[in-house]
Amino acid sequence: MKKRVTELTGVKEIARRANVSIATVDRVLHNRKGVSKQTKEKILSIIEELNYEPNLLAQRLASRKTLRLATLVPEISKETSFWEAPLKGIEQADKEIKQFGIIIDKYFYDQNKIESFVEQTKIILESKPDGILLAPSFIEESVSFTDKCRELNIPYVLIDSDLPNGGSLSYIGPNLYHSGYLAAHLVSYLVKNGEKILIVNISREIDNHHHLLKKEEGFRAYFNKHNMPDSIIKIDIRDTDLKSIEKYLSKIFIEHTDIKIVFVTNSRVSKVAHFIENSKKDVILIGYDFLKENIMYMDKGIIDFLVCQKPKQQGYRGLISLYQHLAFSSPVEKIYFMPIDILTKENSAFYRN
Amino acid sequence: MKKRVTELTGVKEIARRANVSIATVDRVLHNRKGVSKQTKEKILSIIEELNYEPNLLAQRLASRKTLRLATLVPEISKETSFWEAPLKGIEQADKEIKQFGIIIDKYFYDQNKIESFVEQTKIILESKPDGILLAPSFIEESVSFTDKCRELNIPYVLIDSDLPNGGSLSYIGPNLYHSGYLAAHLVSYLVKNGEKILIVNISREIDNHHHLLKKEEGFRAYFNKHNMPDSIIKIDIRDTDLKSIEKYLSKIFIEHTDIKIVFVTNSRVSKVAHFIENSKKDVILIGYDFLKENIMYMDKGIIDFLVCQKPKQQGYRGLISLYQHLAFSSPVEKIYFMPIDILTKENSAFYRN
DNA sequence: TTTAATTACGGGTACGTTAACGAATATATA
DNA sequence: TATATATTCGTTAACGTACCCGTAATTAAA
Repeated sequence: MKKRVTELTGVKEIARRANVSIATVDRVLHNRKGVSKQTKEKILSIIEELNYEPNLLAQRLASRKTLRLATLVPEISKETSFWEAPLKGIEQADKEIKQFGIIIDKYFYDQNKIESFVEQTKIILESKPDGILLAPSFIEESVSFTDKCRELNIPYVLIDSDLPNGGSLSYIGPNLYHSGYLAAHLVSYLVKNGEKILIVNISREIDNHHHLLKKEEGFRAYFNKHNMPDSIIKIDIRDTDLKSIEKYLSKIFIEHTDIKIVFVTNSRVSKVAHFIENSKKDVILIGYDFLKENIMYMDKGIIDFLVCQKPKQQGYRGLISLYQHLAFSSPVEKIYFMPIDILTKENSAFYRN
Repeated sequence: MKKRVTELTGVKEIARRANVSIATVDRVLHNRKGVSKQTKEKILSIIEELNYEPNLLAQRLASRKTLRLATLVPEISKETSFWEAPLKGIEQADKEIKQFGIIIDKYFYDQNKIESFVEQTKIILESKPDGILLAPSFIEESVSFTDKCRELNIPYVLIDSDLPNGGSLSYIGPNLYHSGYLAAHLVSYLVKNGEKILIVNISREIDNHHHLLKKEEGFRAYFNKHNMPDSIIKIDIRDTDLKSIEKYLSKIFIEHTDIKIVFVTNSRVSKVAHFIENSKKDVILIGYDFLKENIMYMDKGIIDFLVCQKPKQQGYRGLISLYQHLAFSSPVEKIYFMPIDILTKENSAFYRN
């Protein structure tokens, strides 16, 4: 530990060199009006010369501003624990930046009720936040919500899934197509000639089906590109209860006896695993997401691979990006695709979500 | 943006409630002497009651202390670009925390010259830093260095490889055994009956051979545990030039014509890839690390899988841990194993090192 | 009892920045 | 020319914490 030498590059030094007061320096730093062209240029050149960087600590400390950010993500349901992870990321970010004068208001909606989503967006808009983090499950409603945000000049960051209307400060989430493509690549190592591949889409009517389709598209694209024997079967299941799923699955396994690989396009893979385990099928099972129930089946050896895209990070990074944009107007990557992680029984214990 | 409401939980408020000055509050906060037992307890109970958390911004700003951290890692050689990544992580951390009054001095050693390592450690000790980040390639020398650090009460963090003497503030790096175990798990999906697996260790006499052995041990353990047909061949190559490597490889491929899987236990896998490409062997190649040359061979389809453990993160996290420990005495995970990432042609573009 | 030493505490300035307020100067309007 | 209105700038008090320095009160030593 050493005594710190007095900073020779702060506003004070700039003011001294320019023969003005620090208030004037402050004005040009935030290019507010009230400074003559001459002195402004003089000060700018000195700033350049010293290549001055403001002290972020002092900046936040002195700023009497409070930033209020709102987050809107699905509530955690019995249906799926997926949204636990992004929420944890949000909470971590909250903890880290709250002492910087940031207040984070968390809003949730029910993925089964569009009205709940719309309702929450209204409440959020009324609260006039400075920035918004949004997981847009319902596309149409999200588009009109974000359109309003842009009108009101409220920056927003999307996570988990993107929107067609553009204009977000950033999208942080998966590249769905490529994650399907990667899964296919994995499968290509595992499938032998004559064996069949089953794609399983499980989603409710209300779900964002587009998600699954994109993954399937990527998956199929790989096999098309590599002229692999087209032995892909697909099943769409629009019920999410275990019974229905098992009914459909046993039916298709009777129709096709040579299925060796099963690719489930979302995190409901554990339900398929349940079926596979009970029916003692010898297949390779690939699915999505680092959920407790999925990991359990992976440890048992029923699920072979999980593809995962750091959902916790998505929440965390989303908020941090908003904060940095608003507080320091630092540049933000317009599209930040999460890495496509491959989990197996042997590396899942080391995974950081 | 809203005006911030005046903080009602700072030292000032505590002082007001306790009927003392903030200086006294400050004394008990840092439990310095000069406070009577009575007032100390009174203040402590108020701190408890308000569950006061110091404002880190103000704390760093007001502190006239400068923390000096030293980093000692291998210099970037033509031999391998591996150490580029940790260095980048170090530089990123530097950028982020230098405005918090942290000065980072970077030292480098030549992996071919033990003396250079020893020399640098001496220079570092003379500079009396407040903390050290170390990549301990030479075990014996590192042990005696870190022993001295402990004597001098200088906390140190190890990255990339651990030391037997313990006492580090934290180890941040791979679990070598498990990364080998994972690789074997992958291989188990890919190998067919009767096919041979070749383990390739390439390292110089001076290198930390222990690294490779640990991975090999994990790799073999998997096959032992799963009673897989023992068809593992192994070759140790103690020269790192392309010519020697190719000589040894072609010899072993002549001896064993049924090698279908090659597992290279470190980042020199690109040299093996070069051989495989030229000799047009049809094998699955697995190796380590996200290096340019490796990625190139992966894109070409010569290397099938790379195992990687976020070397950049290691440098970054190492410094951040040191900083947080020293500045805020926040708790640090004693062992932080990096995730074991699996890279293929199809997800490497999205990888964050 | 006087003096010295020790203990307990408060005042006040500094860290680098923000921004409210008001003063001074320049320019426009009558 | 007198007055109003912009324009340009400086003074100053915060933000929450650290810590130097001085002083009053208490205790110990003479």
